[in-house]
Amino acid sequence: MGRDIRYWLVKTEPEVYSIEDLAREPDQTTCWDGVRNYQARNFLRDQMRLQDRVLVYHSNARPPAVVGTAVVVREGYPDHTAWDPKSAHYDPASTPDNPRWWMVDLRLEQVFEQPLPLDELRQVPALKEMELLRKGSRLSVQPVRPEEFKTILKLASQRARTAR
DNA sequence: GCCAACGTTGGC
DNA sequence: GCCAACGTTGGC
Repeated sequence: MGRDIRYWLVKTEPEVYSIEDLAREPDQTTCWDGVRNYQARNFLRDQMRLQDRVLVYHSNARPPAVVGTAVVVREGYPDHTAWDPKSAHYDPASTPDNPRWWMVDLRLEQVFEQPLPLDELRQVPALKEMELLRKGSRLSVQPVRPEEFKTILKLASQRARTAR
């Protein structure tokens, strides 16, 4: 018997790497590199499992918004960009023998027809407890409750229908 | 561009 | 181990 699927949210700055960039990748799959926060690292390394589902969020965007979903297709492995002096995420403290930073591979599931902006999510009572909406929340990889994930998907499909 | 909130670093 | 200084995140 397999473990229950878990749900997550990952942030990305669309000017750096957007969900449209993900859609253009071979197999619409990418390694989610560059996470340099220990709490987020621990989620990537210890808790994300194959088939877990992920909300993709555009931060530092206008407007900031949840823009689609992805699925975990490879579990945690060392983030080799930490070993590359030319990488923006280079960290000399991380070595192949003793890696400090980890990543997973994500494959695009769907790009929402209509993004769900942050300020609208704040209006949804069912999402009140979401980590994303907490004041001062900065975690770039964070757990999402199953009900929250379902609520977001429902909002996205409702919005798509309304827009047509 | 501002700045509040947060995480990390390093002197002590 | 404390905590001030500093750097980063990310909404606005």
